[in-house]
Amino acid sequence: MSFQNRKQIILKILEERGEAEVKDFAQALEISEITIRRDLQQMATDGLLFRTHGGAMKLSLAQMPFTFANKTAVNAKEKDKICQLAAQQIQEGDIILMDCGSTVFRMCQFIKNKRIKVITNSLPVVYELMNSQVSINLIGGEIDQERQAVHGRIAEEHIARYKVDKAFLGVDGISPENGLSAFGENEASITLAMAKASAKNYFLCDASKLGKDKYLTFAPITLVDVLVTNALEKDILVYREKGISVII
Amino acid sequence: MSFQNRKQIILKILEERGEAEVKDFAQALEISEITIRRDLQQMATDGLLFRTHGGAMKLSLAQMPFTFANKTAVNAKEKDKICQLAAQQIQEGDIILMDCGSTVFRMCQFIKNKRIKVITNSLPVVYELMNSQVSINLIGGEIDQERQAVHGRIAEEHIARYKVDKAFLGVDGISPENGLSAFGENEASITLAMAKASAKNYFLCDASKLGKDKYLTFAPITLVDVLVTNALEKDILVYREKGISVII
DNA sequence: TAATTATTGATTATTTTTGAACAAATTAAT
DNA sequence: ATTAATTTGTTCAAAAATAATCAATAATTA
Repeated sequence: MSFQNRKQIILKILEERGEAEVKDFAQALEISEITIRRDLQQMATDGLLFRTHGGAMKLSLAQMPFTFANKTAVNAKEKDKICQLAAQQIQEGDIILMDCGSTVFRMCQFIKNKRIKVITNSLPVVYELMNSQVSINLIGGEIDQERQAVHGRIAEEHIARYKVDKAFLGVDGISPENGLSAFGENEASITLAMAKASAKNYFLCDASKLGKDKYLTFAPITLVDVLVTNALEKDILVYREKGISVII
Repeated sequence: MSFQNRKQIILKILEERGEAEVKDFAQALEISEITIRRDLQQMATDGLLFRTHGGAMKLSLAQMPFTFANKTAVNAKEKDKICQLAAQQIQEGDIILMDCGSTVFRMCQFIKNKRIKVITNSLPVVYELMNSQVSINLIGGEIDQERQAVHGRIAEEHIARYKVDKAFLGVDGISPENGLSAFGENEASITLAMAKASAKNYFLCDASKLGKDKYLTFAPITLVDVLVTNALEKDILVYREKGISVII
């Protein structure tokens, strides 16, 4: 078995388990530990994985090329729960839109093995879904290097050409009175464009965003078809009354 | 059995199994291992497969996520020289197209600090130019996971909306008689679309591609405005006679 | 038909890869 | 803080694969 071959299997193992020890690799590949170490060392310098004492980690979240390093730490578990709920709403064969928010990004891990098509403007999402079952359609246009996503008029026109089943979107603030709000104009208009192109709009909002209005309010609450959140029952009653179905 | 014949069978075996050892090929073709090695070497330089120690792999399997041209690339140094020459043709403020070939990818390192705009369908290029001076426009459409690039009708329409100064393109084969050729239909049509959108077309071809015709010939040699190569003077005379300016 | 060229196979030398042994460094535990 | 256990880095040797060289065979050309 060649080095290139092992390289693949090592990456595959890391993709599945996130991290593993030298022993694990050695057993899985039926090869000596010293060789595994050499492989890991080279792959680490090639930037394919992160070397730890006694093993290796997937280059994820912490140091991936495309990443939400600063954001992901906060409420990671809560967000993951929301994402899992959201992912359950997806059927095989669906065509969905995903935006470039950090919450939506965390859905990737739960949809990797579904046979669906994802349309997105988020480079981290693309990176995460690369080499998975998912077929990807990337929205074209100017790249916003800070947000690691595609924005602008061209992008919105691109979105307008599609009509999809479901859109999974994030916002920076949501309130029953003023509707949806965001920190920037770019995010707002992309979110709007996606919502228009989709039959059913799912908004992923952790409790900290509920009842808040941020910099720019850009859409009425009626844009929301389904609200996926981890808030308490009592806090979401207002939304239910407005005809929004809420998943907790 | 001729070389052409073996070539086909070798490719077929790789297509089925993904990878194989020299022994396997030798047995399947009932020929000595040394001959297989010679075949594999030539096919590797032709870009038909990836040579490993002890055997060969399908090209797509050998590509690692977003790093397909790091250190393992064939002819890395030669390609780098070509790329450096090509990069010198770029002025500050230029708007350029870059395609998804491995040669063109290596241009990134030489243009990182230029203030230009790059329009591309290649995800590795995007990743490489992220967090640089360069402003990026990503072409939208369906993602081809094997090539790590955007392809398809939507992508071509996106390209058609732009008009740029220069396009930097790669091909799999180029000959004075039959023009440009590629391994696949997708690459061919994207290359054509890019060439049409550009005022001046630079083609980056190392010597191994000159005078070769590959699977699909898709454009006359007149599409080439400038040929950037590392070939010998005597081999490029034919191109100069056709009115193509050549940079060595 | 003879001469030349290209292809193939065999042999040898070189390089690459792998594994083992031991010293140095790092982590964990007392 | 010190010791014990792991892990890693380094060096070396064996095995495998490759490259280089040369002879033999087949194909081509004059």
